[in-house]
Parts: sequence; structure tokens; C-alpha cells
Amino acid sequence: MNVKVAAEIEKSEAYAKPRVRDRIFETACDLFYQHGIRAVGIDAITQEAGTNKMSFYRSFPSKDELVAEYLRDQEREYFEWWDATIAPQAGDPLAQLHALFDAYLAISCSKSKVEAGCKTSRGCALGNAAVEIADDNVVLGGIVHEFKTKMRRRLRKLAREIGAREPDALGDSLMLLMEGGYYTRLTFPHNSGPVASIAKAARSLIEAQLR
Amino acid sequence: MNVKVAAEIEKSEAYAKPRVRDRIFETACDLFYQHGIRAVGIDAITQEAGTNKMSFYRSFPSKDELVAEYLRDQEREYFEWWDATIAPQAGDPLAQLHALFDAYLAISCSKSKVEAGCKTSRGCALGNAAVEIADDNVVLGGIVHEFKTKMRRRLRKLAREIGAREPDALGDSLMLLMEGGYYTRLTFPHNSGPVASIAKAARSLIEAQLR
DNA sequence: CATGTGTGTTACCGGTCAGTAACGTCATTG
DNA sequence: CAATGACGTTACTGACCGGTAACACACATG
Repeated sequence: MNVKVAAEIEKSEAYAKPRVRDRIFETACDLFYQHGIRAVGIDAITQEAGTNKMSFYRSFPSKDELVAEYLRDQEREYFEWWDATIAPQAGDPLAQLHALFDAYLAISCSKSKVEAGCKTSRGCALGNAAVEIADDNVVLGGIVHEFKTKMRRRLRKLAREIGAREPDALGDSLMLLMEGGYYTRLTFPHNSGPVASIAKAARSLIEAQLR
Repeated sequence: MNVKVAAEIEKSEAYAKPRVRDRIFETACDLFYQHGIRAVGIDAITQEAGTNKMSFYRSFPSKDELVAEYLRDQEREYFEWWDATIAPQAGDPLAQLHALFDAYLAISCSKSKVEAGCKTSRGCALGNAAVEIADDNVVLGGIVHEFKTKMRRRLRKLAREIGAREPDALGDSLMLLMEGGYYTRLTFPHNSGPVASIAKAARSLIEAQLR
């Protein structure tokens, strides 16, 4: 029954090559985010995805490659959320900054794990990966570094656009708030932690740079 | 030669029961901090400490117990640094807050890994542990949670003492900055990251709460 | 019907991990 | 000298991990 329906959907939407690989990847993303990269093995992923190890290695050359794809996907999702959040305030960078931190706060205080493609219950997937990956892993380390650099640039750019007196310093300060929010969410779940003050803190920092 | 000298020192200073256990513990702390908890095995620790696995298990009941002791030690060192930093400004909470963030910045920008008992090159040992430890590990999780709660209380208390309009919000905002600083130092080494703006950001947040 | 592709199944490899057993060595101390 | 305790050495267990080989099946297409 379900199989037939799925087959029809497959035909009607002209899928490329879905099924197992996607199931594995999606499951891996969830488990990596929830329990950490090192804590999740291939067996756990494939079992949770309802398949087996061989099917995994037919789709992915190695675990490291899967992790790299996971991190790139998290980056994509993150900036998609970012862009969608600031889009309604296009042309008004100040409103865009406020929208970002308001949305950040709203997500942090919501109980749902996934909202608008931005997971927060265990902080930043990329940042957490920086704790777990080996220091000599240039591939994964590079992905994380590039992501954080892009995030930093975006905040500095917005700070410049609102006419801050010291745009780089303001952008970096706002980044510290965001990163602190992710970091503390690992210890303080839901909205019980310091992250509840993040939007107010951002407003205060911004205002001081405009007066 | 060295053995004899060491023996004499031992006698002259009336050690309790030093040597192997201490060497192991010290080595473990360094390796845990530098490479992460999960990435460092018992063999690596004992080998680096110039001993073997059996001697480890004569001194520690399990790795988890060693990790717990590591985390408690990091907490102790951290608050020692904190107390030593604010002590010279006793009675002047505003100066104490400034001293904290100035010292934080100075350490972050220095190249030495250890300064005044506060390591920073890989962020906060307790916070990083929160990423690595399993979600159901109540012992280690509890140590981290307690530490972060104490840190939060200290910042809120200082915020109250300087007469901030919203002391809890200010304390939490300052905590976000500190945590963000630790988190970003994993990705941006030395003073190349946003942490360079932390003292300025703290001053801005404090000032806004006093005017 | 033949073929190829995607997938499941089982078994295996080499390595690492936390933890243990048994024995040997050496120095201090009574 | 005898005994004790701290430490080193070797070898082992059982579990898990990342990764591979070989084989079976189902199905869709030609």
C-alpha cells in the first residue's frame, strides 16, 4: 500500500535517486546534532534509518565525508533561515538586525527542536563540531571556520549598513552574543538560560553605536 | 641523579603521596583540554605521563571518575582566577566587572596557553565537555550545569551591586559575551576572532544599564 | 527472457577502547 | 632480614568502531 503510493509520488514528481541515501543522510543529521558526531556510529545511523551498513558505504565513501556533507547542509539551512528572516525588512538594515535577534530569541524559547530549518536545542551544529573534530582535520575544520567567517562578515556588514561608529566592533560584539547563546543552550535548555536576554542585549549594543 | 634530587625534594617538602597519580592527572587535564575528552584514551594519557594503564587504574576507579575530577579541577582553577582578578578592586563592583573583562581579553590575546591558571586557547573546558558528554550522564552534566550556574550568579550579583536597572538581564548579557568568547576561540585562534571586542562590548552593555 | 541496478544479509577484518589478572621489581621501613 | 607498598610489564577480555567481501533478492527496463 504505502509502497505503491510512494512509487506513484516518485513517478509524478520525477525524483532523481531518492530513498536509502536520503533516509540515511537525514537520520545521520538528526543523530549527529542530538548526540554529537563522535558519539554516533555508522551502525546506529543505518539501524535508525532502517537499513544496514553496506547500503551506507554504497552511498558514502566514508564517515568523514558524511560529516562534511552534514556540516555543509547545516550551513545551508542556517543561512536560508538567516535570509528568510531578514528578507521582509529588505532595505532597512536596522530592522534586519532586530529581526535576526528577535527570531533567534523566539526560536530559543520555543520548545520545538526544528523551526524554520534552524535547530537550537543543542546549539550550533558547526560550533559543536569544532569541539569534537580533531585539530589536524583540515577539511572539517575548514568548513567550520568558513561558516563562522561568513557569519561574522554578515554581522559586520549589517553593522556597517546601519551606520555604526565602529561597525567591525559592533558586528563582532553581536556575534559574541549569538555564539554565547548557542553555547549556553547546551547547558540551559529551553529559555531558562541567559539566552533569554539576547535580543535586549543586542538592542543595547546597537543603540550605543548609533547615538 | 634526577631520581636522587627528586627524592631529596620529596623529603624536604614532606610530600603526602605524590608522583604517579599526580603526573597522570596533570597529563590528563592537558590532553583533555587540548584534544577533547572523547578523543583521549587511557593509553594516551598514561603513555604521555610515562607510566602504564595499570598504574592508572590503581589511582582512578574509571575514566569517568577522572573526567569528573578534571572538570571539578577546571572549575576550581577558573574561580581562583576570577577571585584573584576582582580582589584588587574589592568594594568597587564596577571596577571588578571591568577588571574581569579586561583580564579575559588580555588572556585571549596572549599567546600563552596557560596564564594565571586560566586556559583559553580551546575555550571553556566545562563548556566543551557539555558538547562531548552523553545526554544521560547526570554526573558530568551536573558538574557542568552547576559551574555555569555559579558563573551566571556571580555576574548577576555584580550587575546588581553596580546598581544596574535590570541586573539579571545585564548579568545574563555579560555571560553571553563571555560564553561567546569561549565558543569562538575554538574557531578563531589567538586574538583574530570577535573576542577582541569583548571588553568594549561589556563596557557598552554596562554603561547602558547605568545611565 | 535477460540484464542491470538498488538493496538487504551475513560474515569478516584490523584497530581501538575501557578495564582486569598475574607477576616482577625496587625501595622504604620495622 | 623480612615485609610492605608503590610501581612497571605483559597479556588478556569483551565491546565497539570504521570499513570490506561475497552473495541473494526484487524489480524495472530492454
